[in-house]
Amino acid sequence: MNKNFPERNHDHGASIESALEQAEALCRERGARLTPLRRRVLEIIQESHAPLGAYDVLQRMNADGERNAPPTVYRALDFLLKHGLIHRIESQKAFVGCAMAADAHDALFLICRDSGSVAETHSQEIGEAIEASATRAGFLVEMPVMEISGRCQECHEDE
Amino acid sequence: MNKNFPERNHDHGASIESALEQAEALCRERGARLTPLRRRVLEIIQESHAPLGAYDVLQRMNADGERNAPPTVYRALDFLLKHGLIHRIESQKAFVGCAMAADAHDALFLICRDSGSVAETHSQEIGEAIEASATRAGFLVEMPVMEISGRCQECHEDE
DNA sequence: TTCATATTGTTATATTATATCATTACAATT
DNA sequence: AATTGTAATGATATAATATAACAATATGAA
Repeated sequence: MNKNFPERNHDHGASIESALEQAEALCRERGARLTPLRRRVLEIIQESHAPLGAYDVLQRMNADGERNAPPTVYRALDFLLKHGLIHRIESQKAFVGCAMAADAHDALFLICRDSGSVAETHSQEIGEAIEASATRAGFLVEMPVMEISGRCQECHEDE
Repeated sequence: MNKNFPERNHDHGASIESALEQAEALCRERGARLTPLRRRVLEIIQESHAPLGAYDVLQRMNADGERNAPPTVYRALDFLLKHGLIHRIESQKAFVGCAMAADAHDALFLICRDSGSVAETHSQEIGEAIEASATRAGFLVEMPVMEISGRCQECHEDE
């Protein structure tokens, strides 16, 4: 079984717990405030296997009758993005939890067009190749966006 | 001078001409119809050095008093995308002309955060690195999106 | 011509995102 | 504790991006 795509029945609850704890630790270190609101947004995103749009998050926040408005969600998302706790999948206008918030890193997202799952991978090789290519063009890399859409193992192995 | 970022005063008009001719040839080959409307949209996008949003294109189409509506533009954009005549820059919700529509290819976009210019580059190395990384994850690559934001040579060389 | 299909026109609306200003919470200092 | 500056949230409105649905027209093949 490959490690990049989570198993269907792993203990998701526990991994969310620990991800949230890590997030809190990280914010504490940085003097950033992971308020209940922001924590809740992070939790909602972590809970989902597939990327969530801002309005999906909003719906979940308001499922119990609360009346949060779009700016509230977008602000929380901005905070989480800024601190690397979530990523934005540009090609889907959606957000996913970050697999390794602690380290600065460039991520390659493998987005399955069938199941919608998103795996975050990291490859020094790709980073270097991009750096090399950009340098040849006289370009200073600041923020790579790498999103590969295709099909994950589960979705293509039985064909 | 590097070839990836076009010079300020190259003969843009002529290169648009030839790009349009190429596009027509390509569509003819494929039995696709580059109608006046679609051709116009392509032309508008080619004319611009920076990526254009759909509504930017619309504005230019209607500058003379025409009354085209959003669906008209989006349809033309879809057609041009499908035939590889333009690319969509996901991280900017915007469109740029394709530098080499004739061949299927994966492009790496170098997007300058200062000038807004976008250079399209190609690197087998990157393609291979991505393929390798995806394969390790059991993933079948279909559509890579690679958009690097940073600073182009012109914008950082005098610092 | 006649038919089937592709393209364009038109209206309405969905979806995503932000501007703006008011209010409240926080936390550092006196 | 009162003061004050800043950060965070609340609330309303609206901007910007994108698509649904259906009507009308054009095009090419039989």
